[in-house]
Amino acid sequence: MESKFKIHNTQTRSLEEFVPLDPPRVGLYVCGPTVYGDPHLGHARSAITFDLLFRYLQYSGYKVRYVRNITDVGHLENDADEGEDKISKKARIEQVEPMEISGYYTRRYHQFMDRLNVLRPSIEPLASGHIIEQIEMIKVILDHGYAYLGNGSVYFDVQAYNNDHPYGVLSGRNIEDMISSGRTLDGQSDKRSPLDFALWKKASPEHIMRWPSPWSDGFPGWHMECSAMSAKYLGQRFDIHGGGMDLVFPHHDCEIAQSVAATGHQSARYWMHNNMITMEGRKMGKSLGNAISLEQFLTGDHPLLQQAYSAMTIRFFILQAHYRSTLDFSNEALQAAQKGLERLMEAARTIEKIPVSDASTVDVATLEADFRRAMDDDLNSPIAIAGLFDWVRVINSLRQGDGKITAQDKELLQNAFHVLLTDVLGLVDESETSGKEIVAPLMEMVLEVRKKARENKDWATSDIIRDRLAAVGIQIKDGKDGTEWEIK
RNA sequence: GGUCUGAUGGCCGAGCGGUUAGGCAGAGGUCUGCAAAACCUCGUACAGCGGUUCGAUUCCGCUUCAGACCUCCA
Repeated sequence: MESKFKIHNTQTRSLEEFVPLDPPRVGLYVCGPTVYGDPHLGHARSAITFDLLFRYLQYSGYKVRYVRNITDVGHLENDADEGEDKISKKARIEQVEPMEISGYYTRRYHQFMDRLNVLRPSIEPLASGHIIEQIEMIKVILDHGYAYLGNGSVYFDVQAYNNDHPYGVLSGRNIEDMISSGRTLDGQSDKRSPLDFALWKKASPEHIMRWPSPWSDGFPGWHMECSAMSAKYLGQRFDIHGGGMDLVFPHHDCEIAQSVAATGHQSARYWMHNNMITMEGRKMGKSLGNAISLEQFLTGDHPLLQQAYSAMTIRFFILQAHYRSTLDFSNEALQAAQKGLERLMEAARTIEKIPVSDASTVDVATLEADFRRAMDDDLNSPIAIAGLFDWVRVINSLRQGDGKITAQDKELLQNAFHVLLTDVLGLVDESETSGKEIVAPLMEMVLEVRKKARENKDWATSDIIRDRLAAVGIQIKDGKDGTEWEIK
């Protein structure tokens, strides 16, 4: 648990050493999905980024409480006062209960995150299950004079807040700029200023999702849930708050304002944001209509996809880029990731076949040390993976008899490689579950026949066997000491 | 319009004031009955123009281009 771990803090825009408030405990809060649609690649990036953080912190010896919310209270479609929220809208279109929608898409989200080997968070609170906490927090903000009532709704008074505390500290905005560059406001009659945002919204008659409150039957504003639920489960101060970069403003700036307005201080000490996945240079997003869902990636059922991609390929593809860089989707890039991952996994399987010697010509200790150095530098997974590939070469060379390794070092290597690959990067060998055990006896038989043919220099027969097996996805490799095979 | 970020070889993608990123694709070689796999070798990329410097892809300025946020958004 050396605390030389550095992370990029969005608020200071610089690399900072990570020092937890109460080591070895770490409190981590990440904004989860709004469950009104199928998860797409963007959701995967965010989930995988913070899954990596979660795993790496645990690997580093921390006890992490990881909270990731499910937003099942519909947000308004836009900034206007009137309008339908997304979940209600979807419910109306599909003629079901709003809770049916959020329940369905929550399950879908879990299903795909499980496939991507994204660990479930420690706590996954629902916004709809914390209406009381949100109402209580709104009351405090009202008491402190940073909010006002308007026709049954409660709005955050940005101007009043800004007089005491700077607003927009995360995004680096100031309210003068925001006012001067303000967009035209239409019909926002209840708000004093277009910068103000809703803490509680009075529900219009057709609005289905509603709860009673001291002010009206309505629903909480879209920034409230994170402030209320993070405080409930992680306390008024906690370590890391994460989310997608597109949430920096207004969502996280509003969240900061709410927390400061209620408690007098900020809640999170480090803010981390993952960058977007782009598609032909443009952000991939539902609203832009260029999002490919995870299901489509897994089935290949999308006009832009040349083939299906495995969940691990997607995970590896995302891990091969730094989380703060945009990552451009293309079939070529995914296919490259697929090949690279196969090579990595193959090497992991090869380790046990390495012959041992009485001395080592390789320094196994550098494997983990180099990996940590990369990860300590703001979770630089691409460098960490590059280091693993260096060892792929070493492993394959050792396997061929170039260089030596002791039995002890071999075991260290095997353990370390497995821990880093599987536990930290979360990359699991998909081929292990592809029914190898079932075909193994058959393969033994087939290869014996082929061996006979080869001994008789009956190349035609041996090649037919090889080609037929290749056709059904089993690759044969003739080596010095026999023939190996694997399912592709 | 405001705020901010980026531009790296065929593709994806790291990085840094002078030294090999890595993966995929490609070329040559070793091995092999032939393959496949593996291993070895290779390509001299850092948008353009200035500036700082002994030296810049890396620092500064300008230009061009692209993107994100300012509306729900991972």
